[in-house]
Amino acid sequence: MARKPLTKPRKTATQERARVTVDALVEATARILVKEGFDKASTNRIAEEAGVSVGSLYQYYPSKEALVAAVIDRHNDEIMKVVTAAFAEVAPLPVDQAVRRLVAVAIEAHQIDPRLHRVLAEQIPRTGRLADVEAFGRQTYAMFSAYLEAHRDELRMADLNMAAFVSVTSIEALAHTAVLNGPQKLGRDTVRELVDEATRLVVGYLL
Amino acid sequence: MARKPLTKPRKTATQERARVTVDALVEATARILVKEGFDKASTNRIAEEAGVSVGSLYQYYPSKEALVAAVIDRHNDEIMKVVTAAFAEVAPLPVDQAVRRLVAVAIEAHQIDPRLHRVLAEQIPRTGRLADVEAFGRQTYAMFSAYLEAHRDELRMADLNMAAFVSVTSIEALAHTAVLNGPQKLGRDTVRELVDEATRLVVGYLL
DNA sequence: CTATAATACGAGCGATTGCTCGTATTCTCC
DNA sequence: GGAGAATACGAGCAATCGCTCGTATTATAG
Repeated sequence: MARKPLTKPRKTATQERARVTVDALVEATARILVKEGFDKASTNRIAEEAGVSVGSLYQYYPSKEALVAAVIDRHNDEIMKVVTAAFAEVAPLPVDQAVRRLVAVAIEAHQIDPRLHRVLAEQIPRTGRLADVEAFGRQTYAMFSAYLEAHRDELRMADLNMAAFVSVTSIEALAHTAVLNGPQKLGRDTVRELVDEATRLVVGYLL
Repeated sequence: MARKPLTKPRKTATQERARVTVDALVEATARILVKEGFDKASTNRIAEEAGVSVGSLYQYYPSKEALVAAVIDRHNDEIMKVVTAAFAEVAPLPVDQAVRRLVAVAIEAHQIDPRLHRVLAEQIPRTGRLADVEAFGRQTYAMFSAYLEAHRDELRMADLNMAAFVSVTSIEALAHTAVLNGPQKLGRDTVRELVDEATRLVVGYLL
């Protein structure tokens, strides 16, 4: 047998304590990203925050980038769960009701962990995970496109792809900007007004 | 006389060759940001690319951040010039024509230097110049708000601030996404179609 | 209990970073 | 031409970074 004396290291954990370590690392990374920013998130700092040694960190994540990617994936999954559920729920509804619900969900989704979302939105590109985020966008776009296809008879326009692009981009931008750059606390009233306006914007465009 | 024997260093240049150096630095920074990314833009690398020594760099810019800020300011000025001119030109026009022109200008503005714009949009937050960008957004928002105010009689809505927020955010997002994440080359036809759709979206909302 | 695998540890290496400072060159003005 | 100011230079320092690897500890299996 040639070689394999050591190393096969960076892989999945089998014991329970290992899983605890892995979790602590991801959580510590998210915490540091939010509280101290991307630049401060060094591997040494993350390991310290997680109460773990650097060595252990590198047993499970081959690079700092992988760790950040894990945080991103986790956050994306959380959001996609909400969004996917919303599309399922909305499938049988007419356009005006569906859009209203989707707008509300978009805002909710952005409120899941706004500060983390902001850091990720800002820093994701440089981690090389840009593809993931574009995939995320495309997925939303695809679901919306499918919804429009199914409700084509309600619409007056020909180019459904264009319609989906315009709608998704606008809704996403409004939710994003309102939650991240708007007033610190979005009161119930403001949210309601925003949902009204965004719905009017998109429904008026589609019908 | 107590002290001021040396140093007062990081400041404006008086001689011509100094101005050349300063320009070379800013241009080199922009070039590296575009071609190699933010991480590769070290002070040593920038100085090298500019054909200048690190020492000279630090005579004019107190930090790497200041240098990036200079690039950002330059780019912002370029865009604001176009946008401001557009608002002036559009002031007397009715809403539908005005919006169409503004949408077209938004796309044009994003096409000024798309790759630099992308890098800056991605990296700006971490440079601490976030405030500048928000100010930029606010300026556009303010101009649009003023336009709506002046054409209030054409509109049917009460909350002009909300209307401006929704309009500006949508237009900006559509232009941004289309130029930066869309097909590599936006053909004339695609641009025209996009302008049509975005105009319809916003005009339908405002009127 | 013992052997082995899995996990955890952390000092520290090599590379790179932002930046300083003593020195050399060039310009300006008399 | 010469003195002093402005500009340019670049070796190199202190700090930090991502990451490795030899060792210590803990769990699992026979």
